[in-house]
Amino acid sequence: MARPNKTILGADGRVLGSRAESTRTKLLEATAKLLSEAGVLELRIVDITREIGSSPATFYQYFVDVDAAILALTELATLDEAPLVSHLSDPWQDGDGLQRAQAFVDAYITFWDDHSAVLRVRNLKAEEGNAAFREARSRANLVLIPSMGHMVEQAQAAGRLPAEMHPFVTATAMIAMIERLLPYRNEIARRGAPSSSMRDTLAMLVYRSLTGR
Amino acid sequence: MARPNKTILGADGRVLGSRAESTRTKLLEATAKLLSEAGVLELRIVDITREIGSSPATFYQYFVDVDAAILALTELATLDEAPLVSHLSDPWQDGDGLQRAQAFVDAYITFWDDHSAVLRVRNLKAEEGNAAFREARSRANLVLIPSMGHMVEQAQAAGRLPAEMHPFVTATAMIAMIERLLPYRNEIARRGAPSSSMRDTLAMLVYRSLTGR
DNA sequence: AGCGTATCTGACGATGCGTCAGAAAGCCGT
DNA sequence: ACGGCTTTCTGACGCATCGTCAGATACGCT
Repeated sequence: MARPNKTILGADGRVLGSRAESTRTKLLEATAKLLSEAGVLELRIVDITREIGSSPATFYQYFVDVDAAILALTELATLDEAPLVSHLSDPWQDGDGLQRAQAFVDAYITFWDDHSAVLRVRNLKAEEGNAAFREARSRANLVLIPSMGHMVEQAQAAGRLPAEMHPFVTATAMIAMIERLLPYRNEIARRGAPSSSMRDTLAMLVYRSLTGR
Repeated sequence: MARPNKTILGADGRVLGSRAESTRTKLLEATAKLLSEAGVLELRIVDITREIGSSPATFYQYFVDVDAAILALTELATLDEAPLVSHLSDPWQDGDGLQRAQAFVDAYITFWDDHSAVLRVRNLKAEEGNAAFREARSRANLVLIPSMGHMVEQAQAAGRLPAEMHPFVTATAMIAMIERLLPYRNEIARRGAPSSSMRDTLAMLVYRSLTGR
C-alpha cells in the first residue's frame, strides 16, 4: 500500500511514533479489506479492530470516525492514480492513437480494481453531499481531467470536435463512463461478449470522444 | 408516487388490506424522504417509523429489512423510467437528430433527479455484489439499453461506427456516463461553465457515440 | 532497573436492531 | 349496539455497536 510522504497525525492531532504509525497502517489495511469483502453498509468498527486483534477504543485514537479512515484510504488511492497521467501526456495522434487509448483504459481498469471498494464509497458520499468526500473527489479529478480536457481543446482547434463540447465536461464524462462500466463486466460477459470487448469498446469511445477521429 | 399494479404482500407474505396498504405506502415515502435527505448510511428504521408516527415493529410487518424497502422503491423508479424509451423509438436521423438526443438527455436528467437517492443505493449495492439489487439493475437496464444498442447496430451497418464497438457495452456506457455526470453539476458550475453546457455536451457525446454522425 | 511518556483497553451509558406476545382497531352479522 | 373474529399495531426485551474515559500496559531512555 502506498504511503503519503508527510507527518501522520492521530485523531487528536498528536504526532505518531513508529509503533502508533504501524497500528494506524494496520487499521487502514483492515478497513480496506473489510470494505471490499462486505461493503460499507456492513462495515463495523468492532470488526476492523477485531481484525487486527485490538479494541474499538484504539480505532478512535487514529480516526475520529469511520469516514476519516475511508478518507485516508481515498488519499492513498489518489496517489496510485497519478502515474496514469503518463498515458495522456502527448495527445493520441498518428497511427497508434487507438492503441494508446487502449493502454490508458487498461491502466485505469487496473487502478480501479485495486481501489474500487474505497472509491465507490468516496463517490457515494460525495454524491450524497458530504463535503470532505466531495473535496477528495475533486482533488482526484485534477489528476487526469485537465490533460483529457486539453486533448478535447486541441481536437476542437483542429476542427475535429464541435465547439459545443465542453472540455471539462467531456473529460469528466469519460472517467465516469469507465468507472461506472467496470462493475458491469460480469453482466456483459453473461451476454456472451468476449472479455476484451469492454476494453476495446471503451477505448474506442474514449478515443473518438477525446480526439474526434 | 407511481404504484405497481399487482397485489401487495407484507413481509410474511400475507395479502394487505387497505389500511395496511396505506401504511406501507407511508413507510416507503418516509424511506425515500430520509434517503434523499441524509443518505443510506444514516438511514435508521427507527427514524422511518418515527417519521410516520409509528413504531419500529410496524416496519417489519411490511419489509424483512431496510433493503427490502429500498428494493421496492427501485421498482417504482423503474416504472418511471419506462416512458423514456419513446425518445429512442425511431433512431435519431435527419436534421433533428441532435435535438432528439438533447430531449432524451433532458428527460433522463429529470428522471434521475426524481430518484437519485434510491438509484444511487441500488447501484452501490449492485456493485457490491448484492444479488437482489443486481437483478433490479439488470431489469431496469432492459428498459433503455436494447433500444440504444439497436441504434449502434444500425450505425454500424451503415458504416458510420466501427464494428469493434459492442452495441450493448456502448449503450451501457452512455447510461453510465449520464448518471455519473449529474452529481458533478455543481462542480462544473463552479468552474464557470453555463448550466446548459452539461446537457449539450452529454447530448453531443451520446449522439455521436450512438449514431456515428 | 526505574521513570516518563506513548499507546492500548475494559467498561460504561446511549442507541439501534429484530422479535414476540399481547393490545388496539376495524369489520361484519345479528 | 353488541359480540366475536381478523387485521394491524406496539411495548418491551435481549443482543450488538457506538463513542468515551479513566486507568492499565508497553516502550524508550538514562
